[in-house]
Amino acid sequence: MEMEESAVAVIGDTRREALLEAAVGVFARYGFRKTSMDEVARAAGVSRQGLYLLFADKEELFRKALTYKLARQLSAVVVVLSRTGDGLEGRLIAACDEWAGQFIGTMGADAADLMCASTSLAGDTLAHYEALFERALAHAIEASPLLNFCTSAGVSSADAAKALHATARGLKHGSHSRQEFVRGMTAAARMFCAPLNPPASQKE
Amino acid sequence: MEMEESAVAVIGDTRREALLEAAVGVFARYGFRKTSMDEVARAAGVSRQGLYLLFADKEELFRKALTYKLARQLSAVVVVLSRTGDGLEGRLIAACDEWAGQFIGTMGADAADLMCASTSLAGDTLAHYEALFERALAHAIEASPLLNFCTSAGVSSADAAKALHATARGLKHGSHSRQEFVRGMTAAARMFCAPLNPPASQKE
DNA sequence: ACTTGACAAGATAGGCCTGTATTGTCCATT
DNA sequence: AATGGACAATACAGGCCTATCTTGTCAAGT
Repeated sequence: MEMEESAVAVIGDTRREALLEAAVGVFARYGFRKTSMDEVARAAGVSRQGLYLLFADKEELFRKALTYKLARQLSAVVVVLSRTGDGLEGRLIAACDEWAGQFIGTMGADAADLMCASTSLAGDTLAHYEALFERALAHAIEASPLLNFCTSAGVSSADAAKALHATARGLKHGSHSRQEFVRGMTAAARMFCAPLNPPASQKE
Repeated sequence: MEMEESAVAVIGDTRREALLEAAVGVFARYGFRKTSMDEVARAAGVSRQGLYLLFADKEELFRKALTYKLARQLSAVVVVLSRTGDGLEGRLIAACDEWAGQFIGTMGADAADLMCASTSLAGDTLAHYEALFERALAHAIEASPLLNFCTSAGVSSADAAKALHATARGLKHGSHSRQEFVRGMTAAARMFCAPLNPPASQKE
């Protein structure tokens, strides 16, 4: 419903961040229901009550942890996309890897529980950050020569970003290892950015 | 494990096909467990024993129905891809729509049950047909001028097909309607096929 | 500021039983 | 060839109870 988190509340307090980091790890491993506050506390090296001092209840902890993780991922995406040295292709690959490549081989049977909890407890936040991710991709495309080829093909930068995002999601669900994911993403990005690369004379 | 189904066993007997068609519909609606043989029989206008006359048990019926559906989808894909009039872009979009667009708005809470049953009861068949789908895409790419741009970009036709497949899967899971799916797929295909379209002078 | 120990309320997993629904198979019938 | 009726075996949903785990909140201690 509400999106009262300001960026300063998400990043800035190192203690809070350590707790959230630990929570992210435990939640990612065991899902939402099978994760106990005690487990998170032990993983963070904190007493169980130390958690309740900062977070009202388990649901809020989960929401804050998810938001924190999304913020960090988005931040990494933005950093990667703004690397001036690299070409667009490599930056798009790295961005999608930062966004979707993290927990590929690690998720077990609790993946469904995680997704369900994420959408039901913070569905709007998730959608918000996914939109921001696509906007970051679109922004990188707009700042590159690829934009001309997109628009001349009748594809807005937002549509191109959405397509890349879909590819990353499909590869995430179809790959068994992160390497496989990166390989597939590399092929997709090469196809997307083909107009940019040297026209490469017909016969090498 | 085994893949004893010959193509003639999958397609050719109209009565069998009618039963499988009905079974596909019911399974797609209610999943595997919540579907009863009686329901399938009624949907097919056949007695329950009529089913057991052709299929040993529920699991075999499901496996045969899934295989039948996959075979029909693949057949439609091949037909669409071989339409000589249309350009590659439109054919790729139509092919992915035939493959992944069918049951997009229709699946409810039993989707997980369906996927689980499909992979545990006929995982190898599923993988086999997915590979065939990708080969069909790759074949269409190889027979088009796009191949030159692919190979000059260091992407094999198989990799390009895999990327398209991933995009289709990602869009399938992210779209709420078939229209949305087709829109996303269109943007992706346009990006993939951009090198083919008229170079479109830089300014207009 | 954070921890420890303790607490009631509530959630959860498991066992057990029960009635119903489903499966797979028979046979007589058309 | 396919149907209908009937069948034992069994899978399944529901309720109920119990033991255990977890939650959220204390007060007291450092």
